[in-house]
Amino acid sequence: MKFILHVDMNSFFASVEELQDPSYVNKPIAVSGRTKRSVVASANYIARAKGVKAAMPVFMAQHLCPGLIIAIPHFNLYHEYSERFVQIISEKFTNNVEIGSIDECYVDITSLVNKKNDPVEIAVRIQKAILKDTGLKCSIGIANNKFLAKMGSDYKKPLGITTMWQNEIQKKLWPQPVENMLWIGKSSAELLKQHNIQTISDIAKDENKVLLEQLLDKNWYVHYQHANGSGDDELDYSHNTPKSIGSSETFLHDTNDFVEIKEKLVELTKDVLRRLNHHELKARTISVNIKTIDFKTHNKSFTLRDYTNDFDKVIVTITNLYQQFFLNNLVRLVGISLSNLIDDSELSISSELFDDYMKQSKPMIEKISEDDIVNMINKKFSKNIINMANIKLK
DNA sequence: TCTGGGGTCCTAGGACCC
DNA sequence: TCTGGGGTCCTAGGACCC
Repeated sequence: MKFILHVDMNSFFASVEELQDPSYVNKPIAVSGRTKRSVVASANYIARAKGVKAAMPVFMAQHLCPGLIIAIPHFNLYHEYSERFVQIISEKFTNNVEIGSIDECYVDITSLVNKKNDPVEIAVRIQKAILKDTGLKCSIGIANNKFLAKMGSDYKKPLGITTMWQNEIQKKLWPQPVENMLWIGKSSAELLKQHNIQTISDIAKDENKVLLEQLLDKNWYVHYQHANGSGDDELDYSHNTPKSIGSSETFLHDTNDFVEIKEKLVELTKDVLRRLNHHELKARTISVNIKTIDFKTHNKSFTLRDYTNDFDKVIVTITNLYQQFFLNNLVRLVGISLSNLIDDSELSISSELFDDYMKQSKPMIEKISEDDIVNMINKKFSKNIINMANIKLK
């Protein structure tokens, strides 16, 4: 049996802005852009009391909450505070921390729990340490698995500490509406409610299993187990490299002017390649996505023969992809994304291995076609290269 | 006054290989 | 002639998270 905490920073961006500018304290704050198309990224509790929520258009937030102060986001600062709160936990308590996102993490405190230290006391000490060192409030959920811990941290905010033990789920988890459940979003919640599955207790019921299987994807059983209080308790400590890197921007005015769109694509490509190089990665799949004024999104992607971080190659592909859209509508947003990423160093090691192998195996080379070589390089690993050469030798 | 931007994962069809 | 089943990769779209 493990003891897992979920630590969730309360209205993180807005709280950091309050620390920077004391004149914001006790006033309603929303962090967002200032264009007419901006939406709220984070709001403090004074603004939330008036109905302001994340992802709400700014004009709507200002309508609900007269006098709302719009704070322009400082993402570098949020990243610094994010590192600090994780550092406090790993230095003063335990290194068993899985970073969930910029404002949340899981902590496995199993090894810290004993007769003198119960899980709730440990959570209280973590909450106090973060508040003292950073000035930021957090809520903590305590449970035996990640799902219940996360549902616990959501239960009481701000500065909440909530246990979600197995014998408490009937009281604390089951009465909640289905949309409160992790991984059940808007569309699944609507579907479930149409079939009279209203609360988490309905997801937990045996007699609804057949219905759940029909309504949800293949993960229906995971949701059923979550609702009954079981779930994954293994934290992921891997230092994760990104699987894709993208950038997008909504135009202030809808457009179909190719010159304007091309300028934006160049800007986005430069930004994405800068971040790709920062991670020392190269990419093979290039995607362009657009949102038209009817709010439909469309994607075009192309996978190159070789991994690249070269601006000219990427922008040529992106321009070609964009021109394959046959649009009747004006464009609201354009974005680009690079995926199929590989570590630059891994790539150079496999090409060196490949070259070495080819030098030693000159007689084989004539038996291998150019396409085979391209395939080998794309497979990344020397093992495949050797297998391929051996097959050809037969 | 309509509705951001950063991601991950899943599905489903078609191409292609054995 | 008409025909299998398993597997991987690519592309497009959508659900979900913060």
